Amino acid sequence: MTARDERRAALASRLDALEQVTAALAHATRRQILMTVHFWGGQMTAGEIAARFDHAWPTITRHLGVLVRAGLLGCEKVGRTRVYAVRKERLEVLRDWLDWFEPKKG
Amino acid sequence: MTARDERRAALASRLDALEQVTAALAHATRRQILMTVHFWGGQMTAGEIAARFDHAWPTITRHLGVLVRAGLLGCEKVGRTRVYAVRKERLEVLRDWLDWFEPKKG
DNA sequence: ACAACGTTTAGCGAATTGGCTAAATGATGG
DNA sequence: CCATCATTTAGCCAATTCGCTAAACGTTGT
Repeated sequence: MTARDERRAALASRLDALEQVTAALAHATRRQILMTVHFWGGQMTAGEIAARFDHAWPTITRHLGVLVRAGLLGCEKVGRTRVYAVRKERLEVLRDWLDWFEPKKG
Repeated sequence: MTARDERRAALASRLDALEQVTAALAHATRRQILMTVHFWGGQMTAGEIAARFDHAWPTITRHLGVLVRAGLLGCEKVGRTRVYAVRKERLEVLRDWLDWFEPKKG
């Protein structure tokens, strides 16, 4: 309710975001999915993604779910396909954390 | 042996570094250990670190081991204590990965 | 030599993860 | 409608993770 509570809530959700993002990036396949979609042009259907990996499709679906829950991918239903899109901004939460270790310059 | 093989080996070891670093950072306690040591002045003994967390000491020892193996902490034996020091440079491997998603400027 | 200290190692158990196959869902085309 | 296509959901299993306690290890002070 108070401004103080709002700041507290914002911090908590940022911490949670960091938690999800780091967990999502902790698996090589998921990092590769992100790179694949990014370099393909930012968005791909589930099938296009799955076709590029040596895993059963449901395995990829699960990884996609982790990435979506982490906010690193968006997902839109288009007819009978689903289009996943990289949400680069979400990586900021990790960059910000890393910046604690860089003496802020400028 | 050839220059080509060397490049291949360098790439493999960078990939491995990324793997270890992302895995290490995927746990809140380990991220917090890194921050704690960093803001304390870059180095602390195992006991000083353990004292600041609500976990049994062996649990912290294990987290320290993960961080050391990831190259994010160095460890030096000093008498009967062990001094852990943050190796910030190691975070570069992750920053470099993140940079793939930033349109290279300049 | 011995006790105490700082720390790690060993080993257990519960929870989570990441792979799989088989079955379900929901949209499209004939 | 019925079959097919794109995809997810359910559920299983093996491996890993992360917490713990108890025991071991190497160093220091007496």
